[in-house]
Amino acid sequence: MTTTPPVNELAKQYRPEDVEAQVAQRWDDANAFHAEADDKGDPYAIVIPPPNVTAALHMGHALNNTLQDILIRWHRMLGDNAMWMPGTDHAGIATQTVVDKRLQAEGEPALKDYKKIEADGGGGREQFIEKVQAWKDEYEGVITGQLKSMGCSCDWERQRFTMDDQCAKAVREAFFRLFKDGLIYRGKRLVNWDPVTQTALADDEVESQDIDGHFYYMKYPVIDDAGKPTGDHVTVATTRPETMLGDTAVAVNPKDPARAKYIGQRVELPIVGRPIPIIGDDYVVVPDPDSDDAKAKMASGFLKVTPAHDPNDWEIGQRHTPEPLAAINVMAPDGSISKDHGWDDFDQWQNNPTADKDALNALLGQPREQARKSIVKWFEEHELLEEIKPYRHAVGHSYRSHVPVEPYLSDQWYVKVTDDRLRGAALRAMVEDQRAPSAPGSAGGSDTGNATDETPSPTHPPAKPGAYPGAGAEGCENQLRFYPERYAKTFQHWHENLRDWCISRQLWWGHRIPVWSISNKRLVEDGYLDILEVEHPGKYHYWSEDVGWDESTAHIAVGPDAEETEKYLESIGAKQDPDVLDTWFSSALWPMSTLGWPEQTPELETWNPSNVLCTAREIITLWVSRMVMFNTYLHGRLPFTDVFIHAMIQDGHGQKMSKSLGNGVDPNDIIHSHGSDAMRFTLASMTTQTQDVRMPVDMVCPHTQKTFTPKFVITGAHQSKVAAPLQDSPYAKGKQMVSSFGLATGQASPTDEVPAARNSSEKFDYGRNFANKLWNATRFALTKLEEAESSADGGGSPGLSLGIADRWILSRTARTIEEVNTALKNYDFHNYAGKLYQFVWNDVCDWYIEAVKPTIAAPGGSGARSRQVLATVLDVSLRMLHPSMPFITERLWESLSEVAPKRGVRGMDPDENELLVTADWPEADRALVDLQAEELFERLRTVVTMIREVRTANKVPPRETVEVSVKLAEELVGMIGPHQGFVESLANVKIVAVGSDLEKPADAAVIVRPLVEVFLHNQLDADAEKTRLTKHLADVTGQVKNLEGRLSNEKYTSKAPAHLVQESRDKLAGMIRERDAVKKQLEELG
RNA sequence: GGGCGAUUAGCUCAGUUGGCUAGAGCGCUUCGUUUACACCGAAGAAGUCACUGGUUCGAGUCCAGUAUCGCCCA
Repeated sequence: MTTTPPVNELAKQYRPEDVEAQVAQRWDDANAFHAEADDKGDPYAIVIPPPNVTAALHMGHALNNTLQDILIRWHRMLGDNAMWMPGTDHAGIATQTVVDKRLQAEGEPALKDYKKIEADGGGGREQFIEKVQAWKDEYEGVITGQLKSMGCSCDWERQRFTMDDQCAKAVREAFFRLFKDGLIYRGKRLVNWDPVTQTALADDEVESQDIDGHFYYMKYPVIDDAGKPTGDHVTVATTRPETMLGDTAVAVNPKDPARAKYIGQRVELPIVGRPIPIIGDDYVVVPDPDSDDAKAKMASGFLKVTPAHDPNDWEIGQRHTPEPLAAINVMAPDGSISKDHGWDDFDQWQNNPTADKDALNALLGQPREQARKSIVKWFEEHELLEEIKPYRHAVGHSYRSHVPVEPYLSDQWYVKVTDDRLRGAALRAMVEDQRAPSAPGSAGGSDTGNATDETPSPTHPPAKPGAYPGAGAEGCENQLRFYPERYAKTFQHWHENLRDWCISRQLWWGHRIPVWSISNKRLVEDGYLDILEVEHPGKYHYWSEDVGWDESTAHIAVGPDAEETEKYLESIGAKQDPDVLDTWFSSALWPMSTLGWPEQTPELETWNPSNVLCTAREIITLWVSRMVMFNTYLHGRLPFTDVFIHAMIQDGHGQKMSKSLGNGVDPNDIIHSHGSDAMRFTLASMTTQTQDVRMPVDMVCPHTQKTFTPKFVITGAHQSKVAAPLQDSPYAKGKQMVSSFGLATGQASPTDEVPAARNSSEKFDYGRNFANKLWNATRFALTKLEEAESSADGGGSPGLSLGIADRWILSRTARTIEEVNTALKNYDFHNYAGKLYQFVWNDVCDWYIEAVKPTIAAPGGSGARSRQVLATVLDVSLRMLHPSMPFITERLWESLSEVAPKRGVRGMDPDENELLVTADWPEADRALVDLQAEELFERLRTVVTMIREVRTANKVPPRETVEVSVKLAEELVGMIGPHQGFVESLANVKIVAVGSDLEKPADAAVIVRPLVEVFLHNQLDADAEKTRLTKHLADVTGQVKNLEGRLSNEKYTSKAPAHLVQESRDKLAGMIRERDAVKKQLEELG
């Protein structure tokens, strides 16, 4: 049990470190974040975008999770059955790479070594996975700790990991069903190959970067039918000379008048000696030196065709008739030149007299970069190099290893996402009003156009639409909505241009592909297939490539919970595919797998679809799309109905905050310097619909705890600006520290003398100051409520006898509740935070508390009523602020409940020991909206402000109480009377006269507004007064002219809405009054 | 090359369907520690709303173009 310190022990400043752990413990004790499927209330669920276990979270995650927590806490308070599912992602390639790099840096055996051990049968794969597993355990712990420090109210009992048993089962089931339904197939294709991590990548794992490269113009000799050089040659232009070893044709555009004649002739491929045809293809760019198009400018008209190493060449090869061009792969998986991965005619040409045998052999084993140089040199030496021109062009790079991706021919597994059951369903899921008319799915039909045919799986049994349960995904149409809605376009466009999804990865860290392969011939002739059919019905699905059954390989997918089947397959010599699934395959199942799918659990029934996916825009293609396709196909429901895309956090230089760049800031650093609530509230208030958030980052010197701006350096391929790994302390002479960049990249390691430095950012002062304000306002209220406890009359409806300030603040409260509700409904976090900031600081603190200060402690009467109002207003404020500032509000609410268990006004008294986290959300009571009170209060406030202004202008010391008289327009004369004390106390004056016909005393300073003049007695500094009034007169005169001009414009008076014209007239009248009054005062001054 | 977004005070950003003399926080200037808060209070200075045209009685807001920056997709 925790004990609550008495109110008078609340610190003068809010100290988050004293509060956060204690409050977290109370939530934990109450199991406040846990929900059961059959709890009361409408289901409300959010599934966390599972952070990668590659590294600790940074501010981007802090933002993402703060927003989710705001939503889930809000709905919990609304009485919904709110559940936030937490977990982490194994992040296949990313984690494997990080661990490998770390092992290398530490001089430990790394992936390369384990691969050797594995090859020698020593279990290297298992050993390496253990290393990754240890990393995962460590970072999963770090991440969970960070989320808890942030106050994330996840249902921690339910925490999952994309590779745990439950998720693994979902992966097996999904793979099995998709395989069975013809939506997973194996194909030999060009894939995006990462030669460093040595795995295939999906299209969207490739980032394009502009590279300063070259165009090489290389001559290929034309040969006659006998293979003899004719003396003619063609010049091919390429950016990648090294791939010429795999050329199987030269292409010319048949419409190219100068070159079409070459079609049908042959050239001999230099070095290799391979004769290859010159073919016609429309794809080839016709050279045009005058063109604006860089390609036409650079083109030679002859295109070397290398189907195994270029996607466009692959297409040309496939188009070629009568049969496709051969695809000759000349590289090993590491990107070096190799004859062992598909260069089948190597030996044939090696012994050909026209080949350069020595050069060929020398090329073997050379990395692709070096091979490029060697080949260019060879062409130069043989006078076949015509020219080299510089050329800047986009090159695909691996998003993990950052090296250029190699188009690489290999066998991979694909999900047929272009099938209407997946792609079409995703498009039809979009709400109609966000769907652009061009969408294939917009008509609700099943025709997805030709795109499906571009990625044929010719050997696969044709898919039968609707033949499988769940395949229709009926009931998912028109329900998926994007906030802000422009992102719907991104989603739609992605699906309309989708290609099949390569899901196999040549990695070790991930879900192993559940397919066993064996020679088809053996399987059938030895009767194994029959045994499978009889003894393992429904546990497997069989498919074989269509290349003649006796030569082909049988692929047998096995579903979940079928260990006997797996054992049997192993026993007959079938081998499980060594590859693992793309990490996004398991992520795509996340909203289902975390709730127990494929089991039909109550959780799945209750919380799928979840209500909102909260994420950054970069992930719409990688993740959102695939969740929608899988959830609709496999479970017949959407994974979520709303997608909220929030801003990205950038550093002070406008660079995206990211783990790979190493410019991330640990939320714990900010929590350390500013507190969790301050961080959260600031992040929420920075979240607008369009603008990414720029966050200049400071460092905290660990030697002095003082904050400073670090030294930056330019680094990396993107020329990024980052904090130098080592920093000198600007405060402690000769002392150094390691920056978070140094730490993240391993470029510097902290020691006792040179410790790691935390980051901080002044941005969060905003939230910290606000938290402190809230803390002290409550502290003030608590002391007043406590003092008055004995005399307070407690209950009863305050009704009509409320003072003007009470009526005003209650009205403002009711309206703020409405504004806050609207903001939250629209995922408008900026306004949610902003309206509350304004309400608490400007309305409650600056005016309400100041207004009631003199009377609130008085026993009975207006004091008691104000105490009640203040308790109510604070109570409501704390409730509304709770989702964004959970710790401080929980703590303050506890004290408030103790001191003022009865709030009185709206009957929202908390139960005993109730926690704010599960308390009710306040209801906006329209009856409290009091426009008259607001208008009157506004007028009184104007008078106070006027007096303060004229006081300051005349340098009246703030403590000095001076006499004033107030001249009002006739209709307002009665206004001040009942509220004289209010004005006097807030402006520190004594009002000696109020009336409509007052004359200014001779020695008074004056301030004028349209309906009000205030005379400040005994304060006349004639010169200063003259200057001030002259400036005022100029201002007012300008405005009068402006308004007169507008109103004398006939077009304005006739065309503008009547109420606006009337407003202008009223305003003009007021301004004229003000001008004349100022003029009169000036004249009197002489 | 296509798409999306941005450009408003020294800095970071708001600004709803076009409508009073464009706002906030920080920073800056002046004053102030009367028991909620100096992480505070009061008053103040500060903007050619990127640029050029157009529509309109009226444009920061709508349209067209230009420039610069960022992101996504090829």
